[in-house]
Amino acid sequence: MKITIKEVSKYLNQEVVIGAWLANKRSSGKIAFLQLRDGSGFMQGVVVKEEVGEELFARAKSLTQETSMYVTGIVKSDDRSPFGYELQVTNVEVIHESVDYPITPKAHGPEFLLDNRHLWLRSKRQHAVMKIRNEIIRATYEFFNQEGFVKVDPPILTGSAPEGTTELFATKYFDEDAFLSQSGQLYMEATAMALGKVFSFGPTFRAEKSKTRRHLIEFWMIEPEMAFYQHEDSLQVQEQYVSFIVQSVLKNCQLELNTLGRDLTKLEQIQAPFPRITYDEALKFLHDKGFDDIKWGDDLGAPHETAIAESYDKPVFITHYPTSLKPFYMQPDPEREEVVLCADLIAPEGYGEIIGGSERIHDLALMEQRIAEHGLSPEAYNWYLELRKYGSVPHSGFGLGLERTVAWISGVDHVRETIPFPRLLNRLYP
RNA sequence: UCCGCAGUAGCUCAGUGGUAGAGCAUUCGGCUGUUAACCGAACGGUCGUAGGUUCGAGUCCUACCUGCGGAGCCA
Repeated sequence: MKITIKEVSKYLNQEVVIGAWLANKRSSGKIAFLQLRDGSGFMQGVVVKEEVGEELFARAKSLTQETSMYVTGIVKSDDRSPFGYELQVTNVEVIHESVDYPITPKAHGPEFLLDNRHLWLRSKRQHAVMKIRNEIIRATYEFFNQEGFVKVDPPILTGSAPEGTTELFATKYFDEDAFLSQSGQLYMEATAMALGKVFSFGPTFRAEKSKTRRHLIEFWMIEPEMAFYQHEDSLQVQEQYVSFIVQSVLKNCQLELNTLGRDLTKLEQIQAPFPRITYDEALKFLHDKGFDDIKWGDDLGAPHETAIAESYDKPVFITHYPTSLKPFYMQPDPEREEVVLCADLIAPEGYGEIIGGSERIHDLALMEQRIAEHGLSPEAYNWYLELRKYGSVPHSGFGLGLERTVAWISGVDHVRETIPFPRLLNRLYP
């Protein structure tokens, strides 16, 4: 019976065949331990000399790291295994012998590991992060589907830019200039007017010269947009959504979180509602903490965000930023024109901003004014302006950065480990 | 772009002006429950590149290249 490691509990004391790779091996004169992995999980195979005979025992001892094989054995329950089960090996059939596998069981540096990313993904830790990433994606679809959202896909090749053009990747669209999408938001606003509540999930490209643990050149973003939702309505969706994905990972990725050594008590606290502070309150807080250099109208830097986040156990919304710091499309606070109805959600434990969102301007005249103030071409935004011309309604939306969220929930310290093949400042390969 | 740190064996690192080292990986040997297994041996070097100082440079100086950490900007 050919099975996967994930299924072994159903085959206790039965003989099974597992297609696997050898992750590592330990042996003595009479017993050998094969650390097996098959993609679905990790499991130890035990080869006892007096049970399998000289020939097979010698063969098992000589297996090299990452050799692929069909392992036959009897599934045993064993308390000595962290996994709970072991395979009492009765036969090993090598499919392909691996020679000089570069990633050894000892320490490696980030440059070497990234050069070998195609192999690094096989490690237990990277496997766990990828499983958590998958669970966050799965839970995202579950959440938005149960909340009545429709998934729509904005284009990746675009002719116009929502924000400045300096961080856009330029390319050609036959004879025209084109750009890789840095946000699907404007298109999501259009689809929200057609479908009510929508969300997108897709790649995003930013040609920023950033090299911090929170930045990727190519990353994946989830962008919901909701017609008839005002600022506060949107904040509630955000906190419920983030709580939902954290609780889903806690429920469905216990083994992976343990592999990563994640502090589960920190994640268990992540339940809506989340604290909110305004930009003004944030400034007051920072001045009390001794950040004297920052004044009203300055943007919050990473150390500022971290200082604020450290005083909460949950993600915290920072709302009502000065209009001058934010993109042209954000709705001004009707009671205070100098600030906008926006919020950044800052993750705990120094992981930084994971969501940026706002209520959008729905008044045509104001939107035209803002486009002019920002020096943008009204022709390029003609279709966007028409959304305000034909039955405009209040609407809000936000964008969640997947890799930062995976990094936070997994507890890994760099987003380069949260995407299969990270695109970094100087890395386009593998 | 700016600030700081680093580059020595396939990998991770030590070596701070005087003979090029260790652990891991690989190969061989040993070991009955290992879990980054352990013990013994072998194999393994253009010390990032170029120039300079010095009797002598892995070590000091200059420039460049590459990477890492951070800032700005952002999710």
